[in-house]
Amino acid sequence: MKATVKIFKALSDETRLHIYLLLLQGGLCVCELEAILKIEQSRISHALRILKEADLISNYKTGKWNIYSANQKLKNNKIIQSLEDELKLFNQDLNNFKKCRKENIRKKLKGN
Amino acid sequence: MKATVKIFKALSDETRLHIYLLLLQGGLCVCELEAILKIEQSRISHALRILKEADLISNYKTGKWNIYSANQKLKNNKIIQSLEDELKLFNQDLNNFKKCRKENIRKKLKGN
DNA sequence: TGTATATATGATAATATCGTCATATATAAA
DNA sequence: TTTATATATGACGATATTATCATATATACA
Repeated sequence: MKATVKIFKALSDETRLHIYLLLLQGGLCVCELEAILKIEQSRISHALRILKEADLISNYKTGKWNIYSANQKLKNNKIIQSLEDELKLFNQDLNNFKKCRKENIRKKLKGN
Repeated sequence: MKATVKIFKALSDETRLHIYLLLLQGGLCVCELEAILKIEQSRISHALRILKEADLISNYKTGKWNIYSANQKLKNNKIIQSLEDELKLFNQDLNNFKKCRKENIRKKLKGN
């Protein structure tokens, strides 16, 4: 039960749920999340830290970027699977996500 | 997404998740929850209020008891459904629950 | 080397949450 | 009517959370 509470707590904040739903789609760096969500960088960093402490996400560094994505080992977790419904409601974000992917912010800015 | 955050927030506390998992099994009054969980009455009442505000549970009065149970309309909610796995881990509580049902605290104390 | 970019982190204040205690209310029993 | 039981609620302190601001660090580029 503690593990379940941990997941619920991590996702019980709109910013964090938002970010996590995006990271379920694929890897994103902090500046991409900034571009998609239009919220302050340090706020995103703090949210990512909490998601990471809850073992919901992982990251790796490349160039000056830190790429975060949802942990694959949770693919079998029923709670996480139940979020798939949520994603359907998420068109605005997904559009931003695709636009972000198409524009390729990271490559444009070079450095990797 | 706000609805999802609301559910996660309501269930992101061990006491409340505990209570909610019990109420998924069937209706219970506050004193039965007290007997099962062995925690203070006002704490249970406060937890119930939050679960109710999140539309996770409902209640009706009978005699001097207030019977709470999980809202049926959420049976189709994937997040709620995902909790079924959680229930399997819950044997201790379920034993207390059954014992509580067998002893029939409410009838023993009369008043309904 | 100096500068810009990407990100993390610590400090802080505002606010929210949690558990407990005391008390209020409602119902039923004596 | 007095008493006991079941429950809700308000106040309070302790603690946690959240957003923001300032700053530190790391990387790459000029």
